[in-house]
Amino acid sequence: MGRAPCCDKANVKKGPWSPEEDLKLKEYIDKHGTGGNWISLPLKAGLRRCGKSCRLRWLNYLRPNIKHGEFSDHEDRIICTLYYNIGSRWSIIAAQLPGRTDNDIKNYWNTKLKKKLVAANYVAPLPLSSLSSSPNSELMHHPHLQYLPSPTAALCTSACYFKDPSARLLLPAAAVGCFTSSSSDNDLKYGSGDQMFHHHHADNYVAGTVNLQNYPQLNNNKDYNNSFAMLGGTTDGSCTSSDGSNSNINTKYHISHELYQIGFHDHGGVRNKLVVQDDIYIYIYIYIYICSTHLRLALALSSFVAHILGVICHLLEQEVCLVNWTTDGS
DNA sequence: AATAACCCCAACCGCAAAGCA
DNA sequence: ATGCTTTGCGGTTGGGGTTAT
Repeated sequence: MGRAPCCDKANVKKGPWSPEEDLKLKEYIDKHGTGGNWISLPLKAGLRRCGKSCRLRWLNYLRPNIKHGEFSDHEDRIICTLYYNIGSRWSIIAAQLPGRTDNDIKNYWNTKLKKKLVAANYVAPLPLSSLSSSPNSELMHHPHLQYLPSPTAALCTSACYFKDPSARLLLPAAAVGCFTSSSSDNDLKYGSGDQMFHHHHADNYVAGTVNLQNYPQLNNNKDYNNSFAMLGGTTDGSCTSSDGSNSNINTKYHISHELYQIGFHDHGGVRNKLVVQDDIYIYIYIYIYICSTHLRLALALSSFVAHILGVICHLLEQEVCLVNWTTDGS
């Protein structure tokens, strides 16, 4: 014997709701509430509908403060971040977007957002399981990646800034930062970590360099220590200075024209330090050599690192941000 | 102009969890 | 503790609208 049906299928109307039915349902709920029982509601409200149908109509369409229409970039970013961290748990995702329903977000993801990411050449983050197996096993065989036999022009990266606004969707908001050109030696100038800090607070990309006098918040090291996860990259495990240079390698990195064109402004160091609390650090070591022409690998790595950070955020139940780590003076 | 193909989204369905007697 | 009912969720469908051929 199967389970009892929730309503008399033969006597309920199916299909699109008419304006009259909407009005009946709305008026009833406005007056009496749902009464905690959707099954009996249609009868009381004078509707020939299944209780589940009424509930769905109310939650997805009729209830107050439902937001219809275009999703904003900000909403896109939230959806992407959560989707790649928790998967298709639409109700949880919807809870982060006031006025949006799970159904709405699900439809939006399946019909538009996914395609938008594909069009932006997005390489989805690798599954976390790839970390627990032998190093590089899945990474090495990722269909979108191509490895060089040995790095000749070795560059490293940990995150990147995209000039194209739509490409910013590729990374969780916390991981979107900016990389500057190398600073000269004499001026009071700051590199990508500093820029990231400013970016986080101003929500604007600031090209070029930053004069400390203009940004007093940069003086407050406590903010750095308490609020940011830090990421950078070098080829030998040492750290970079704030402008992306590294004395161990004894040369400044140069940005290829190709990379620069897509908004890849600089490269950072690899010894990564995630500050969880005042006295707790998590170090993430990533040693991957990237030829400057392998853009897809660079993009994949960025997504990959962002994904790891997303998981860390989730586990710690604490928001962290991603900045380029520096060694000089800190 | 007609038709096919595609897109979008409201609504449905079945399952699992939660609630309750 | 058990079993039934109700709710909530996520995958899927169907049909109306739009675009391409």
